[in-house]
Amino acid sequence: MFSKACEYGIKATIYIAANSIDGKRISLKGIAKHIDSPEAFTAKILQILARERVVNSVRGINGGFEIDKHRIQDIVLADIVNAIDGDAIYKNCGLGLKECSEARPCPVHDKFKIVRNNLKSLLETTNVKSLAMEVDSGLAFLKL
Amino acid sequence: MFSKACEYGIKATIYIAANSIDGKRISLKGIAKHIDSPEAFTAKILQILARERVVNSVRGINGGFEIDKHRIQDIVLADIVNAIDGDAIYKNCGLGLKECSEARPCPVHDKFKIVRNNLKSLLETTNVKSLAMEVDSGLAFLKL
DNA sequence: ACAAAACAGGATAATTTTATCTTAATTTAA
DNA sequence: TTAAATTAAGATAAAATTATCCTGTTTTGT
Ligand code: FES
Ligand code: FES
Repeated sequence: MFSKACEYGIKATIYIAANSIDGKRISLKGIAKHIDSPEAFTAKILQILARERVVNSVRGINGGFEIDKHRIQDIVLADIVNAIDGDAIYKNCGLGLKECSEARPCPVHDKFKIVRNNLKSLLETTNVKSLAMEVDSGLAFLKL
Repeated sequence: MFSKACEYGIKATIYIAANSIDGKRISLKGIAKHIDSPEAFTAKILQILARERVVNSVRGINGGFEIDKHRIQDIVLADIVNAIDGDAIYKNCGLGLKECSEARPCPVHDKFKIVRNNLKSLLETTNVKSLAMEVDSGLAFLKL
C-alpha cells in the first residue's frame, strides 16, 4: 500500500509527536531503535519531512527531531504520505492507465475510486496527535 | 496499490475474457498490443495465471490464451491478485508491523482495516465477466 | 517430415526502491 | 577552543521489481 519509506515516515512522525507532547526531543538513533527501522534510511526520510516542515530538526549535541507542540494536532497522515509518496495513491488509475478519468475509465474505475476516496479521507482526517496519544497510552504499537 | 505485474495481469485477463465471450482465442502479441504492456513481461505473468488455472494457454499455431466460457463468470479479481501479488494487500499491516493483529495493533489499524476490507470485498465480488462486458461495449478501456 | 507460429522457461539486463557509508556542517558542553 | 554529539548531504551498494533475450517445446498446416 505505502512504500517502506512512507511507513517509516509515518511511524517516525508518530513517535516524534508522542515525545513532543511530553516536551522531549528525540534523536535519529532513538527513533530508529523505537520504530525498528534502518537508521541511515530513516535519516533520509526525516530529512524530507524536515524540508517539508512536517517535523523540525535540530543539529548538534542534544539535537534531534521534534514537532512544535501547538502544530501536532494540525498534522494529518496525508501530510506525511504526500511528502514521501506524493499523490499517486489518490490520483493514479488502479490499473495503471496514464490518466484516471471519468471520460475514459478503466473497468474498475467506479469501484476503485470509492476505495481510493475512503483511503484519502482516512489520511486527510487522521491527525498525528490522536495516533501519538494511542501509542503513549499503550493502546497501539510502533514495532513488532 | 497493485504491482505493475498485477495491473498487467488484470488487464490481460479482462481482455482474454472479452475475447473468450466471443469465442475467440487471443495471442500474447495481441494481448500486449491491446493492453499496451511489454510483451515478454506479460508472457511471464500469463504463465503464472495459466499455472494457477485463471486462464488457459494453448501452444502452437493458432494458440494463445482463453478462458472456458462457463468459467468466466466465476473468476473474480481476487483470483488474479492472489495469484500474482499474494495476500499481502489483505493481511499485512499498513505500517509494516510484522503481524497485523487486534492484540497488538499499530496506530492506524482500526481505520486501515476498514479500507483494506473494502478493497478485499471489491476484489472478491467483482467478476471478470462484468468487466469484460464493459470493455466490449465500449464503456471502459484497457489502455491510454 | 518439415516449417512456421506460438507459448514455456531460464538467463540476463535495466530500473527503482531500499539501505549503507563517508564526509561535512552545526551545536553544545567542558 | 576543542571535542563530542548530532543532523545534512552526496556517493555507493544491495535488493526487489520490471523488462528483455534466447533457446526449447508444442501444435498445426503443408
Ligand atoms: S481510470 Fe482506472 S481507476 Fe480511474
Ligand atoms: S496492525 Fe497495522 S494495520 Fe493492523
